[in-house]
Amino acid sequence: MLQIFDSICLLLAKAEQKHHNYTKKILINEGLNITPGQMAVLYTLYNGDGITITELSKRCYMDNSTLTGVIDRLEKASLVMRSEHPEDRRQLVIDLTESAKGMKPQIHDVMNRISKDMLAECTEEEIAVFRKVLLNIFDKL
Amino acid sequence: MLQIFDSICLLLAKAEQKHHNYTKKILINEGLNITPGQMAVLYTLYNGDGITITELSKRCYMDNSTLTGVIDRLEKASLVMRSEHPEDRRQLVIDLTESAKGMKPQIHDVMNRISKDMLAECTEEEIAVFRKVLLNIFDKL
DNA sequence: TAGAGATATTTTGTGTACAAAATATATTTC
DNA sequence: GAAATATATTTTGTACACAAAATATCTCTA
Repeated sequence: MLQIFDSICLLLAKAEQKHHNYTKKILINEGLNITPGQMAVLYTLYNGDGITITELSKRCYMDNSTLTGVIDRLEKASLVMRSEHPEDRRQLVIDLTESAKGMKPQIHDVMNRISKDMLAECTEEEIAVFRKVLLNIFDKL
Repeated sequence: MLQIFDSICLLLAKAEQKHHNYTKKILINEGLNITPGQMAVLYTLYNGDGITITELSKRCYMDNSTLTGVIDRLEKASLVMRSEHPEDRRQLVIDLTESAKGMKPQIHDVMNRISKDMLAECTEEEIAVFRKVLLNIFDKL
C-alpha cells in the first residue's frame, strides 16, 4: 500500500493535492464560497491592495495569465475591483471591496485551522524542518 | 519578501507548484515528451500493468475522470493500450506498450534526479522528517 | 426473470496553471 | 517624431483535478 510513495516526488504532489481538496471543502463548509486560489489572492491583498496585476502576481506567485481568470471570478463575486491606473493606461489596479475586507478574519481562521489540522500529529521541531525544506524547494527550483 | 509564506498552507502549495514545473521542464529536456501526470501513471503501471482504470486510479491516487484524459493522451502517444476485460464489459484493462516499458529506466532516473535536486541542501534527518510530515498530511486529510 | 440498485467509464462544467500569441500602451532610439 | 522595443494585460490552447451527470453493463432481489 502507498507503493507510489517510494517516490518523494509523488508523495509531495499528492499530499498537496489532499491539502488543496481539504481547503476547498472547508471553504465551502464555512460558506465563504471562494476557492483556494481565490483565497490566496485575497490573503495577498490583505497585505496591501491597490496594486497592479503584475505586482499582485509577484506577491502571490501566480502567473499573470492565471490571475486574469481568478480576478474575473473575484470581481464577479464582488470581492475585488479593477480600476484604471492614473498614470499608465496599460495597467490595472486591484482593490478589495468592503465585503472582501470583512472576510479577512474568517479567512485567517480557515488558514490557521487547516495548518493546525494537517500538522496535528507533528512536533514543533518537525514543523520547523518541514517549513525549512519547503522553503528550500521553493528557492532551489 | 516571501510574505505570503507566513502561511505554511501557501508555502506547501507553491513549493509543490515549483516542483511540478521543474518536473515538466526536465521531462521536456530529456526528450521524454510526457507530462508529470503521465509520468505518475507510467510509474504506477511499472509496478504492475494489466489493471483496470479503477484499480489504476486507486494506485496512483488520481481521479477516475481525470484518468480518462491522461490515458487518452498516453494512448495517443502509443505508451499505453486500453483493452477489453475478459469477464466484464464495463471494465477496460490498461497495458504498457513496449515503447513505454523501454522508458522505465529513464523515468526512474528523472524522478531520482528531481528528488535529489530539490532536497540537495537537506540532511538525511531532515528528509526523513519531511517525508513523515507529508505522509501524515496525506493520511490525515 | 424483470426491475432496482450497484459499478465502471466517460462526459460536462468549473477552476487553476502556464506557454505563446494577441492587444494595447509606453518608452527608447535614431 | 516615427519606428523599434519594452511592458501590462488578456486570449488561446493544453493539461490536470474533481464533482455531478450520462452511459453501459452487471448483479441482486422480489
